[in-house]
Amino acid sequence: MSKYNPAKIEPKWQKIWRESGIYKDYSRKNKFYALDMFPYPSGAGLHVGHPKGYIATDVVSRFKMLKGYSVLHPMGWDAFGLPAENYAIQNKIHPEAAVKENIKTFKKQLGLFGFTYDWDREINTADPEYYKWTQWIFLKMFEKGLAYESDEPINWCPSCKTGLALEDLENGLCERCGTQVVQKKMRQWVLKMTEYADRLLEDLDKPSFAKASAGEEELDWEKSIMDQQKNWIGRSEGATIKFEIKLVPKTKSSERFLRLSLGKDWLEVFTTRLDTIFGCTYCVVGPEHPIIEKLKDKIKNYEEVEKYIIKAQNKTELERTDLQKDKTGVELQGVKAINPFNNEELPLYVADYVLGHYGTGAVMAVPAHDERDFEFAKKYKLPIKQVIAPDLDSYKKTIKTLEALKKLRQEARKEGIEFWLLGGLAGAFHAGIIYREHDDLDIIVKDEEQYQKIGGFLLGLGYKKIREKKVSEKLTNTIYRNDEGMEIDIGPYINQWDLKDKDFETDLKRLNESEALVLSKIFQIHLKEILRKNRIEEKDRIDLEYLKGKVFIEDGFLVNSGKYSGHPSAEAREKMTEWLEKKKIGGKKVNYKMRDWVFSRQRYWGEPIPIIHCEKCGTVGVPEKNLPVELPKVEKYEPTETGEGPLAGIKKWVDVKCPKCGGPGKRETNTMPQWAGSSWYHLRYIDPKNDKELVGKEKEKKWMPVDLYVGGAEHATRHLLYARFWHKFLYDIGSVSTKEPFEKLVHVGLIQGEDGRKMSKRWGNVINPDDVISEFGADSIRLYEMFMGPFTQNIAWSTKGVVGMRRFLEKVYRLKSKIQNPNIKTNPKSKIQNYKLDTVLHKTIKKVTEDIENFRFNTAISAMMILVNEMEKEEKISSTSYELLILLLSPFAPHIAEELWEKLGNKKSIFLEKWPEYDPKLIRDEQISLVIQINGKVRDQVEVAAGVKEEEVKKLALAQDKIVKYIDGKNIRKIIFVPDRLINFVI
RNA sequence: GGGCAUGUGGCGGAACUGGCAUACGCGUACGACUCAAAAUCGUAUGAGAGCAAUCUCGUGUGGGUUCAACUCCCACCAUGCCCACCA
Repeated sequence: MSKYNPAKIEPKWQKIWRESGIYKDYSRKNKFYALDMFPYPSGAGLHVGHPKGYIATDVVSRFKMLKGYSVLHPMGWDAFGLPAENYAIQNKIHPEAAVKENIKTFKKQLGLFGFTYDWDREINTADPEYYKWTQWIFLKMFEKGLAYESDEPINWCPSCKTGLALEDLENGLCERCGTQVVQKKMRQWVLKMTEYADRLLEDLDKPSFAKASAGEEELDWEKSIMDQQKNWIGRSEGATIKFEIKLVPKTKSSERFLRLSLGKDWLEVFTTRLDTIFGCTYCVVGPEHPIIEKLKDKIKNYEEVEKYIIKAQNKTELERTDLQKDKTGVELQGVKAINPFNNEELPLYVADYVLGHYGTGAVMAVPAHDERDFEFAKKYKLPIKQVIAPDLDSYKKTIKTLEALKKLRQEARKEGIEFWLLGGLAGAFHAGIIYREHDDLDIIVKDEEQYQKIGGFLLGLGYKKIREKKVSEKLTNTIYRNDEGMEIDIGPYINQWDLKDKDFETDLKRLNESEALVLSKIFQIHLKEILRKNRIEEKDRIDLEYLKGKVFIEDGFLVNSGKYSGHPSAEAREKMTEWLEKKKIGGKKVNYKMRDWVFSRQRYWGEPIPIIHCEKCGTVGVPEKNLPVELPKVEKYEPTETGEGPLAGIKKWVDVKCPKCGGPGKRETNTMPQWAGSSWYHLRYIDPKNDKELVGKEKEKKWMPVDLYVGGAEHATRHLLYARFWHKFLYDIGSVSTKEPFEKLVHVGLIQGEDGRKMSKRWGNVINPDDVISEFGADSIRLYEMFMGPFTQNIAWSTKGVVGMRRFLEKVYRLKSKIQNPNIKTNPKSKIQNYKLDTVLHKTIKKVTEDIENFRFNTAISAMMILVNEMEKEEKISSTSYELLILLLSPFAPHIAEELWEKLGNKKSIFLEKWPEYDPKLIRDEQISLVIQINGKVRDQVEVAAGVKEEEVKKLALAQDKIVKYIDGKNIRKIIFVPDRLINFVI
């Protein structure tokens, strides 16, 4: 018999498949659309990591085909964009030529894997036939007011010489070249993605993916990717408040303040914590805020302010954010903001820790309950006023450690230290909880006399006496001093319910919980100290810091907040918002971190934006019939210094007639970003040659949504958000029938180099798939990449692992010689020749089927290996069994499967077969080995028939010598019997 | 700082809903075949103790629940990814 020779059989079958087009049966009833994230055809070619996702979709595609589906499995090229262009510039070839060349390489490489791609549907985003529709979508957005021009400062990469979207940055550096990005004010096109923010968010969770009419289904996306998107969209609900701006008169008068209303001058701020408004002690605007310019004449120290603003603007993104440096700012002297809730006059600052583009670009600062404000206030000696007291919920964490406290108490006793956990004076509530649960542990303090035991409490903690108790003025913290003179600050909130408060009972009723919780926190910390024999370790110092400096930023109960005092935060926010709305000085407001999509690039290699600027008519869309606006062929395509795209230099191309008035017009010379073409490509595959519509309605209805989308997790916040945005827009204008494009999304884990590092030229650890295929064959690499581990996990490459797969395939190949009678097929139902082997076989069918459906390819393959190992032990195997094995293997290793299938005498392709079903009767074992445990430990096992009764097993077990040895003379307290699994004797 | 993952032999990893931890593959050792090597096949392979039967320990650490925990609960540690002054 011939030897397994992949070098021969793989090209053979690839050719046959290509020519017969067996994958292109699109007439079946059920459809399955499997989509890969298409590659940029970069100059480097593929490394073994790239095809991992493609292999997975291919396995699933072939599986679905065998299951009787029509499968759409296309491939194409994301050819526009910076990487391709930079590559072209470096290699001094025209991007178009470079891309063409690279596509050829890529296509050849992909061809070696034997994928089921329908190359008739190949698309290329840089093809005018394709980008005609990218431009068309842009025009539609322009018509709907979703594409607009803006002059805001944007991120500019001085090296790539183009503007970038926020998403294209990595820590303030250009993602492509690592250059420091600067802020540059320039005209650009922006897509109003924020208009879709809520829908992009909601449709992740809500079952609104579905076709508008059909039954609803949920998005089957990985949680981590959904979380990343949610995080990126960053929705927060809050309120805006208008602070009136007043002047401080230049001359001091006997009146403390002469308020001069400026009439219309308001400062609007956004906050999610309106409940802390009474703690607002100053306001801050970002350096970009227009109010500064407006108040120019009124600000006494304008020069200083201006200097600060210029300095802030010159700071790079990195300096402004990356360094955990001191906060800086300058007071706008001469003006004050008035807190509408209590009419307090507050100083107004400009500081670059406030972002110009988020919310209203201005904030109310509450240093007692916001870390940033706290830091700033400390530095500029601004008052810090506490208005929130912690409530039970925010200290749930502390409560949960009570078990640990109990334990610690035991430990402490060993050290000869006795202590109690006491609820504080007002803490009876909380202590009550503890008391009820641990009545041996705690004492509830009920009255003032017992409060003295608070001393006892601290005493118990190793602090014999409270020597001093002082109240610091600023923070209104309570500070205790221990024997060693060490100050222990128990937080700014505790003294609100200090003993000296007259209305003890009221406090108790209203706010009791908080203090005790704080105390128990202290208690816990100090305990740790005792246990370390009064030596405070570094770790605990941090905990002490918590009580000293950490700002309480969580929700709680309001204090010092006028009539709102005593309300929980959430309730207070509602009431306060209502009040604002009534007074018409603010109200509910939702904000997003996500910004509109900066959509223009000052580069050559992208889709021209189909807009004409006319002096008379303004910006005019290119009429649909004139699409595509083709990218002119040019000699020079390098970016310019001016901030204008290279297209601006081509006068012949730029000068056109205005389609509206016929007068002179100029073309828009910016191009679209890399992500434009990929935002809708999933639709074009469905109908790639249609020159009337971007996708035909019938075909779209037939194929959408994409049933399976596989690609890298790095696209979680860009491509996947953009594509969803465009898809929703297309849904709104009636071009598509589904609200969401991708029903199931799986992210592929990286394949790292053999050294565990990212595969890259830089480390010299790149493995080329061509080499691996020529050495071991495509089926081996396919199998290996699916077998390495869980699909979504990053795993290092191992060529040794491929060797194992090759061995496995050779075993399968050799197994053929064991076939009893290769020419006569046996009916699996009538001729069960080997019950045990058939059991394994049917278990394998079950497992492989389920595992493919759940992307657990690694265990599917290991199940097949087990089956093969079993078959090897047999003298002879039936041809039926062997055929079933080949069928199971076929999605993973299609070439060898097809070859063996043919060798078995089959005339038609294996992929026209039916996927096997398992026989539920056969997957049950006849004999099982049942485990006998004594006190949960395995001591013996017995072979029994499946389904035996407890009584029988018990009898049998007690007859075993080993078991007798253990049980002899002891009382059997309990017997646990798990059918077909184990019996456990508790003695 | 926030969010999300992950932690099991020498390595990649398996274990369904709590029920024999380490399947499957790699590596290693020994053996068979061979003049020899490769390939292939067989046996062994978590750690420790013992001549042995066998026993003890063992899924990042410390606790807990349970007849029984990789799996559930609490606390902690470590690593990775993403986001990061978003008020």
